[in-house]
Amino acid sequence: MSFTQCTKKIALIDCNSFYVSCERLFNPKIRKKPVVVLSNNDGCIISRSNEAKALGIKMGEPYFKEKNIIVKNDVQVFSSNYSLYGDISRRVMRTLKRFNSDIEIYSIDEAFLDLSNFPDKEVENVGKEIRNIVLKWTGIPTSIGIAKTKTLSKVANHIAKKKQSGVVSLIGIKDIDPILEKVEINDVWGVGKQLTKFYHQNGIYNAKQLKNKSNTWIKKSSNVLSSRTAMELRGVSCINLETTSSKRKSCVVSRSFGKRIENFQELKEAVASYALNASEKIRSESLIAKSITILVRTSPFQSRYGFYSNSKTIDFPIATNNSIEIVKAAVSGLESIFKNGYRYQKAGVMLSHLSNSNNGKNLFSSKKDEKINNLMKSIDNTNYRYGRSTLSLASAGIQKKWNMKKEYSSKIDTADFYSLPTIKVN
DNA sequence: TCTGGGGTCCTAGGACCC
DNA sequence: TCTGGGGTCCTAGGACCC
Repeated sequence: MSFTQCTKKIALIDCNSFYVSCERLFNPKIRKKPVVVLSNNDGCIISRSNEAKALGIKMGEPYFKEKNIIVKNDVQVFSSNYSLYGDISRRVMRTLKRFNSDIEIYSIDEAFLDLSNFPDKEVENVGKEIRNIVLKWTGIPTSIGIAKTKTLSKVANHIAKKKQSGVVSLIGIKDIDPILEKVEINDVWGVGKQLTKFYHQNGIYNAKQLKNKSNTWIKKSSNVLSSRTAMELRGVSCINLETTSSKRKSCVVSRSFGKRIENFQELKEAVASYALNASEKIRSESLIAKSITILVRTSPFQSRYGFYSNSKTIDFPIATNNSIEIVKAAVSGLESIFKNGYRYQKAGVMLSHLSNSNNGKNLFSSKKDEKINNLMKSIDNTNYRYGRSTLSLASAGIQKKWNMKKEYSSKIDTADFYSLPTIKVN
């Protein structure tokens, strides 16, 4: 054990109201206006501009509940457009990588960046430079928090969001207790609803109080994750930067339907089509799945129709990423859990126990497997070139009456030349 | 009428073994 | 009356994140 622990400096870069900012990029008219972006099916509000927040519109709230405020204040509404957000996200991340390749892309709008190589006195200015460059090159405004651990950089980021400069560094501050005291316990990274309740019962209301609680008590009455959080608040790094993107362990495709489904045939089409998407996804990452879970449920908010939720897991004899096999399993799983007389609201497919495909060869591979692999590859290539589901399986349906509702889409796709907005030059 | 989607990790408890 | 005592491995479900 060494005592010469070298101090880390970790920056958390978070894009401000990311989805809203993406929509604003191509629509200058909404720059100063209140804007919200809706989840799939135009269900909930998942991104809000500051102006929308100021109106009291809540995060995660169903759209229909906020409709009055929205109409009254001329709030601009958008259906979510993930191909646009994904594309802008990649541009932001690429820009960040210029400062250091030791980066962990944490989510579509967040990344941890290792700034340990910069002297203490400089990190705040480096943060400001990162912020400026990202804004200049991508048009996306960010908030940046810098500290010794990931959890503390989250705290710093939380404070940075409310500051004009958008950058806060806790590096070099001897006593951060007065700062932590102002951070409510439920705003600490890793503390959710349940833990907040538990901490409140034990007299812990802010980050400072958790930091000063004994580790043994935390571990005993909660778990290792909680004690890790407390350690990180003390400036001891326990959660490493995951700079190499490890392969995922599961892959979910699930959706709510644009309208309720009651008959088996339509549900089957939906499930088959999700299974198809999921197999395409894992093939693109050279993964194979050992098992598949099929999930269906009715709406939990409409009890008068009766609630039903069920799932079925099926193991493949040999791990696979073959669409035909996966769709077949998905349909047979659905048959075993489908019950007549319910209004289904959502279905999904999860592929799990994923592992490397080794180019589709294993101990038992045969000529026939090779043929199937080639077939899958050419399906993927065709769909990549000519658009999703150019080639599909008949069971996935053609009409797709159950497809999502998307009333307010900006229809901008920066990855598709023909849907790019046009600029008039006089 | 209308309430998202996609991940990870940990733990308790059951099955099984000697 | 009293019904062992460890281990390991796996899974379902919970809690958390964005």
